[in-house]
Amino acid sequence: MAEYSKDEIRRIENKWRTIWEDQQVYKVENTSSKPKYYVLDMFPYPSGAGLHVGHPLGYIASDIVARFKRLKGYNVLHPMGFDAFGLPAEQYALEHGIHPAKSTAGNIENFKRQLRNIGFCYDWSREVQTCDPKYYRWTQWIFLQIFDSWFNRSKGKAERIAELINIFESEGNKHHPIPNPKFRVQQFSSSDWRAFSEKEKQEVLMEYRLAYLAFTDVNWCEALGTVLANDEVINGVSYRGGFPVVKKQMRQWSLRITEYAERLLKGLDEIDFSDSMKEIQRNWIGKSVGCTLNFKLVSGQILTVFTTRPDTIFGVDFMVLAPEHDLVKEITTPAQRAEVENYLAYVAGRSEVDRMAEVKKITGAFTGAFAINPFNNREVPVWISEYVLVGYGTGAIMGVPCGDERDHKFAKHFSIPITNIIGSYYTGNEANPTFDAVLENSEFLNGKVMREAIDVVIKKADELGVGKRQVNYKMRDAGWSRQRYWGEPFPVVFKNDIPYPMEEKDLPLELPDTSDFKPSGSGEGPLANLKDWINVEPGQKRDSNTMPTHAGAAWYFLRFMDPHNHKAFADRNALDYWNQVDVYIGGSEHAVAHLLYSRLWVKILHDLGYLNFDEPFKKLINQGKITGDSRFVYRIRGTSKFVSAGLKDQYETDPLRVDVNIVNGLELDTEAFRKWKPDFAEAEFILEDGKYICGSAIEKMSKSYFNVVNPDQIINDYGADTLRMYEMFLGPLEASKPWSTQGIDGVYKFLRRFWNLFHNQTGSFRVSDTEPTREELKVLHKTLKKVEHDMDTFSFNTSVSEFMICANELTALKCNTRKVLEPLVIALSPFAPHITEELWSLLGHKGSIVSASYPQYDDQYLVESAHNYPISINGKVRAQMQFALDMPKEDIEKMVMASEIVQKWTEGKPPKKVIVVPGKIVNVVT
RNA sequence: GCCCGGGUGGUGGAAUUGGUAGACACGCAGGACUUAAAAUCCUGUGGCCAGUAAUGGCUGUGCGGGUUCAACUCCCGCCCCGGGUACCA
Repeated sequence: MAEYSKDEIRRIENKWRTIWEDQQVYKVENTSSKPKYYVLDMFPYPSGAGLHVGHPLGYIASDIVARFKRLKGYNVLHPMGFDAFGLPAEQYALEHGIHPAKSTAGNIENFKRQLRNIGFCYDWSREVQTCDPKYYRWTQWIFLQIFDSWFNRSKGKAERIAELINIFESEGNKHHPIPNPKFRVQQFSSSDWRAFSEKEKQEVLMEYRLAYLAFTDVNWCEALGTVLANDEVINGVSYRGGFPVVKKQMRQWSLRITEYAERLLKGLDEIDFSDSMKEIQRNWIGKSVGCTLNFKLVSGQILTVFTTRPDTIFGVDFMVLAPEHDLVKEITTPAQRAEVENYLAYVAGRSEVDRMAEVKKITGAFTGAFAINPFNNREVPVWISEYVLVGYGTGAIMGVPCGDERDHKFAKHFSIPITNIIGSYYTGNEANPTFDAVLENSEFLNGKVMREAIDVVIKKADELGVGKRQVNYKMRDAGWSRQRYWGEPFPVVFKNDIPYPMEEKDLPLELPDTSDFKPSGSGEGPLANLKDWINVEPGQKRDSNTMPTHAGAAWYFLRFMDPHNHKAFADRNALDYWNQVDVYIGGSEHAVAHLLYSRLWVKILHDLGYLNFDEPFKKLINQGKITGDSRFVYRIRGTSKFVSAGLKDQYETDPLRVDVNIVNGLELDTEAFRKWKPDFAEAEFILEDGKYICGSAIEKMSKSYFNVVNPDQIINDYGADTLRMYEMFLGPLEASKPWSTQGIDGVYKFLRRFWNLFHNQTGSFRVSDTEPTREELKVLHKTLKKVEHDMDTFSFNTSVSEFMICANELTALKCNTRKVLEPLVIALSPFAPHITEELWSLLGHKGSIVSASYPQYDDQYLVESAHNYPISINGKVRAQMQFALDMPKEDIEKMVMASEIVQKWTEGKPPKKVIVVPGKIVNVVT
C-alpha cells in the first residue's frame, strides 16, 4: 500500500492533526480518579519573526513527557498560551502604526499554526493570552490582593492590611516597625495612629504594603521613554535596543520582594532546580550575614557601618561613605568643603555607563572628619568614594586595607597607612581576604583564628551597645511600573494623591483603545495622553503607567488550571487538584525575573490563603539554546568577486553573512547565491577544488544573521516526527548546541525502517500473530526499560538511539510479530505521535493511541545466561561468581586471580556476587 | 575578579555514576543493486605498529601529578571554552 515517503508522511500527519482537533483528543478535565501530572512550557512571547528551530526544543521535550505520563495512567495538564503584552509589539506599533492588539493577534495565529504542525498534545481549550481582558482582570485582581497585604515579620508571612490597621489601633507600631528607616514617622502609638488624618494613615500603610507606591531610583531609558527593571538593563544599556539608561527618581509601583528574600532563598532547598539556576537566584538575592557597628565621630554624630568581617575591626584604617550619604554635608570640615563638593559634582556627572566602564578607577575625597573605633578608641579619617553604594547596607563601610582588595587599593592610592592584623598572610602588595589567619595587633582577639573571631566581636559589640547581628540582601524591591501602553493598567484610582483599589466588580480596568502610543516623555505613560480615561471625575485620576510583562507571566500557570472561570482567578478545587507544576521546561534566561516573581506571587497567594502550596514549580528543566551556525562569503574589496574561504587571505576581503539555506554544509550553492539578492546577480567566484567554501561561526539564531532555520521547512522536507526526534537526538536537552541538519537523515531513516517493520517489500501492511522468540522479546524489553529509565532523567537523546538500535535489531531478526511491534508503537508514540497513530490504527485499534497504556518491561527477558561459580573464603562458600557463557578457558586463571583480590578486600564482608568478564572484575555486589 | 557548568574520534554525542571507552547517528571508504546516477542495502571506520589473514601488541577521554586491583568518572595543581555576576563591604 504505502511507502514511508514524503507524500505519505504529509498525508498521515495532516490526517491525525485533524482527528486530534476534531475529536478533542487532548482535552483534559479537572476531575479524575487518576493521579494528576502538570507539565508546563514557558509560554512564548509571540514575536513577529515566528518560530525557529530553537523554540520547539523544550516544547518537544515537555510534549514527550506529557504523552508518556498520559500513557502511564496520569491525568496530564499540558497547556499552552501566550505572554502577549510587551514592548516589542508596542515598538512595532510606533514604527508601523499597527495597533499592538492587531499585530499580536496575527503573531499568535502564526505561532499556533507552527505549533500545530509539530504535533503537540496541548489542550488548546485552556489557552490563555495575557492581553485578554478576561485574563488580566485577574492579574489586576491579584495585584490588588498584594496591595492589600503587608509582610508580618514576626510571623514571616503576608497578612491583610486590615489586620495591620487593627494592630495599629490597639498598640501602634511598636512591634512592627516601619520597613523604611527614612520615613518621616518611625514610631507611633495607638493614639498617634487614631490622630492621623486619612492621608497620613494611607501614607503610613503604604510603607508596609507589599505592592506600594514610592519615589525610587529607577532605571530611566530616555530613548524608550520608560523605566526598566534591573534585569532589563545590561551593562548600563537597555536589553532591547541597547539605549543608554540613567538613574532617575520617580514615583513608581514596587513589589516588596525583599521581605520574601529569606523565604525565596529557603524555598530553593525544597525544589528541584539545577545547581546553576539555584546559584543564579542565590546570587541575585545576595544574602550576607554580618553585623552593624557604630563609630562615633569626633564631631559627635554616630556613623553606622555594615560589615561581614567584624573580626577585622582592629585593621580599620579609615571609613568610607557613599557620596550620597546623609552625613556627608554635615561632617565635612570647612577646610575640606571645596574638595568634597568638587568630588560630589564629579560623581553627579557620571552616568551608569561611565561607572560600569571604569569600575577599577579609584576616586574619593577626604571629609576632614574622624571616626573613633569603638573597640580601641583609635581615630581614623572619614572619606567619601563612589565605590561605596548608598543602596546597600548602611551606605558606609569601615576600610580594612590588609583584608579587602578595594580598601587596599584605596589606601595605597591615597597613601593611608595600613595596619597589618594578619601577619605573614599580608604581603604588603595586595590584600588577603582570608578567614584562616591568626589575628595580630588585635588586642583581645590576638591569637584567635579569624573565622572564630567573627562571633566573638558581634557578641562583644552587642554587650557594649555598639552594634548588632545583621543580615543584608543585595536584592532590591521590584519596580512594577512601566511607562508603556501595551500592558495591564493599574486598577486603582487616585484621590488626593493616594491610590485606592478599584472594586472587584469594576474589574477589569480595560486598556483604552487608542492609536497614540507615544510616551508622554515626562515620565508619565502614554495613557496620560488620554485625558478622558485618566480623569475619572474631578479629583479622581487613574495611573498612567502599566504593569511589566512579568505581571501576566507571574501566575499564568494557575489560570491554566481553570481558564474560563468568571468568579475567581481559578476555582479552589482546581488549584488544589493540579497543585504545583510537576515539570516546568524553559530557557535559563528567565532565571531571575520571571522565576522569582512567580515564586513571589505564589508565596503571597499562599499566605493569603488562596493556595495550599508556596512554590509554583516542583522541578525546572532548562533546555539549552539552539544556536545558529552562520555562513560567510568573502568579497574582494571593491569588486563583486567572492573568494573561497581557504584562499581569502591572499586578498583584501570583507566577510558577508550569507543565508544558511543556500549553503550545503560549507559549500555555497553559487547559483542560488546569485539569485539571493539582486546585488549578487553578477557575482564571480574564485573556487578551491571546484567548490566555493564558506566560513562559519556559531552565534545566536537571528533573522539578521541569515542563520535562522524555520521548522516549517524541516517539516515540509522530513515531517514533524523526524523534526521532533531529531531535535531530541541532537544532544542532551540541557546542553546548548548549534543547529545543524547533519544527521537528520539518520532519524528519518530510522522512522522509515520502523515503518517497514510493519510492511512487506511491496508496501502492504503485514504483521503476524506468531509468538515472539526470546531474542525478539529481549530486544523489546531492553528498549522499554531503557526508554522508561530515560524518562526520569530527561535523557531523550539516548532514548532515540535506543529506538534506532531496536529497529536495527528487529530488522535483522526479520521480526514482524504483533506481540513485539505493538508495545513498541506505544513506546515510540510520545516521540513520534503521527506515525505511531497511523500504525496503531493499521494494527486494528479504534481511536487514538493516547488511550493506550504504556507497556511494562519485564526483567526476566533481560537476564544474561551465565555460569555461576561459588567462591570459598576461609573454607566456606561465601559468594557467587558470575561468568559469561562464552568466556574462554584460559581466563580461568584470571578468575582465580580475581577471586583472590576479592578475598583481599572483603575482609569480614564477603561479597554476594562477583561478575567477571574475561580479564576483568565487572561488579562486586556485597 | 568571583560563582556555576563543561573539555571524549573527522562531526553530534554514548558510557548502567569507579568496572571491556567511543553506543547510536552523521561523514568517509569499499562492496551489492543499476546502462548510469539518485535512493536503498551490506561491510569497514580513534591513532600507531606487526601479520597474506583471522588476529595480536602498544597507545588513547584538555595538560601535569595522585588515590585504586581498576579512573572519562574521585583528589590536588594548571590550561582552554560556555553561562551568570559585577565596586554588595
